[in-house]
Amino acid sequence: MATIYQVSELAGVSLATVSRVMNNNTKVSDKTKQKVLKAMAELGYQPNSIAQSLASNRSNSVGVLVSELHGPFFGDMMSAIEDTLRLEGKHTIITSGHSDEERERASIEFLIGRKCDALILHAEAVTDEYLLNLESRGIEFVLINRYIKQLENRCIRLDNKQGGYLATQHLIKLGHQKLAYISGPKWKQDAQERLQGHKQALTDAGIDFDEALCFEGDYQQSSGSKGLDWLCEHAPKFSCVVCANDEMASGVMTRARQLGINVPSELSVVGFDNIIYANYLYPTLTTIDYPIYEMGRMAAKYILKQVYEKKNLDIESVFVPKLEIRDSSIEYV
Amino acid sequence: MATIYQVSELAGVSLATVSRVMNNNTKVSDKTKQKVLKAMAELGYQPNSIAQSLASNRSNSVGVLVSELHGPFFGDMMSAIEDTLRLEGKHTIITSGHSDEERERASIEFLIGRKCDALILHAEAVTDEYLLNLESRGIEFVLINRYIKQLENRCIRLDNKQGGYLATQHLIKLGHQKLAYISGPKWKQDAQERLQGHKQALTDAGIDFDEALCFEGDYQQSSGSKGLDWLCEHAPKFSCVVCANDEMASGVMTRARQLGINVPSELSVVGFDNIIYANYLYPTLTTIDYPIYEMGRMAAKYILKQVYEKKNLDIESVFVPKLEIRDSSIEYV
DNA sequence: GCTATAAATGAAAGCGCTTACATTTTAAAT
DNA sequence: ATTTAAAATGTAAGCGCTTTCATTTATAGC
Repeated sequence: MATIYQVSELAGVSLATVSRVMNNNTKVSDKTKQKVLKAMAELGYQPNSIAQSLASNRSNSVGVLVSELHGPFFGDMMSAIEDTLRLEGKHTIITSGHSDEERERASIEFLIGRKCDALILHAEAVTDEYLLNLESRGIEFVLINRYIKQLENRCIRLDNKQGGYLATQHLIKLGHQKLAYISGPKWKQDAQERLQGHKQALTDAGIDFDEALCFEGDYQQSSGSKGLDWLCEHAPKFSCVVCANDEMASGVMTRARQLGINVPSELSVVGFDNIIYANYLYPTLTTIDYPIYEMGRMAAKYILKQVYEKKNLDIESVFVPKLEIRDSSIEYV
Repeated sequence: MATIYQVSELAGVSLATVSRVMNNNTKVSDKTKQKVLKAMAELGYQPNSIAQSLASNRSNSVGVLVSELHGPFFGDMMSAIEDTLRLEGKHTIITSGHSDEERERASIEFLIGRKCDALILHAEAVTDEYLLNLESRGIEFVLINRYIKQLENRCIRLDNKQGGYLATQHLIKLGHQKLAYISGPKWKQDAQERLQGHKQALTDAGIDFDEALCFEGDYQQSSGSKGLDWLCEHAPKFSCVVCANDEMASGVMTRARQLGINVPSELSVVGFDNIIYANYLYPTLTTIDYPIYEMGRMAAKYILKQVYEKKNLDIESVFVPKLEIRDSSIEYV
């Protein structure tokens, strides 16, 4: 593999000049620029980005932490980020944290060690202190789906509480009075917020929240099924179930079918996230739209603006959820 | 951030010794080793992996090319690879090629430029020549889901033809005689092979393949719906449809419901891949299991063995598809 | 043509590591 | 104690770039 040195030799100029045309930095006369470009083409020269990084302390890559590499939610998020950054010639290094504090921290440190210019983090398990410390270490980063007051401007988030509110309000408007709820893991911020929204909507409608109608799932499909089983056995009668994400809602619908409960005529179901296949379930799932693609794109834009000094980018940090009404929820009769 | 130099100073040893304990290479006396470790801990030293890579020409990272960052198939593949490599302290850099020759090539060159020690490629669009050339450039890589004779031992693949055969055979055994087929893009190798399997199964059963019953989709859900529309309008009567992947099968089922066609009583549907939510569709989808997680893991193992010299790993390159019978296919009456 | 200034180029010092080779220390053998 | 080989450690030369600063060359003004 050709090095910058060979290029400079072939072009009859110095290392520095070659480096300059690569970065089209300072003025290089057009004549020498052409010579260099020609030499590069001739040698099929490709700069060694490791060497570039070491010398410049810039890697042109941004690190991304997701909880899981699979799953429609993170897939969309990664796509959005990579699409956006690639347009500007930046690269994406992806790691997963599996919602585990230890692993999240290890991943973040890896990315830092890899000299990423900035990080985009969907960090769920790591403490606020750790993140605050990151800032004081001078690390550039942005948080997706997490809110920390002192880091407010670095937080790209959805108003989860509002989302939870909308989902529940929708069912109440349809006449439902006995609402079951399957939440995400309560230690997760978004799960808490969605549940808060649910409670608020109940309160506003004059309905008391009943702990017995609430099951804590883990955001996996299977816990939706498990949740429905548990509710059928332990909870008072209910006519609908609000799920903290679509995966669990899907689990609920599948289990309901197995139990011979018709959705939506006997049981209305509402999800959260509007993942791609919510629209392919049967019945199609009423849900709260989580504009994760847009948010991923926005996180990338934030980095482009703050770190790579692209101007003219408007950063918007709080996104508003939208109710997406489909077939899984109908009027209570 | 502390450097190796500061560690060596604090520990009162040379650079080389510090480097040695990091790589626990040559013998270092236990006493000095402890001194160094202590100094590292004290300084919170983290080796700069960029510098390591430049000096050693080893990055401890492997590059992965997928077609899309989202979607259940690639998600599982990425997860498998990252899980396996991380256990050995290797890191994963992921890029996407969007099934486009230009972009696939750009991604691969990026990974090479990034000095990945090896590549795991799900390359669909790039030519055989390019891949062969990669080998002669001395790049270490393994191919997932692609077969090139001269690169045979680098190909981790599924017997797609056999899969296509099984799907079709299953329906024939159920008594179906008029089978429609929705293929993937015909330029893709796996789509061709699956179709071949389909034709073979027809032939073996003494049924003529009818071009008019075959629609070329693009592996997206929407093209399943479009395919069904097209078939209903242009094709002779059929009692079932074989789809070259689950996404299109899901599109078919959704569209069938909209058209008032009952699945499976009026139309049996079979998919391919056994993606995670095939089991959550309604009706649950009969499909061909594609052990992509195992294959991703195997690709990673191949790299560990060939490049990182881990012994005792058995590499198996051809995987066998399995028919997964669920509710979307029933006997023809 | 000669000086003043700007523009283009080159020389060389790193960036933070690894590693071949040289040197010193330790242990074993006599 | 002395010699010898082996083990431990140190020295220093890169890896392929970027970037500061010095130097050369071109441009302009008189």
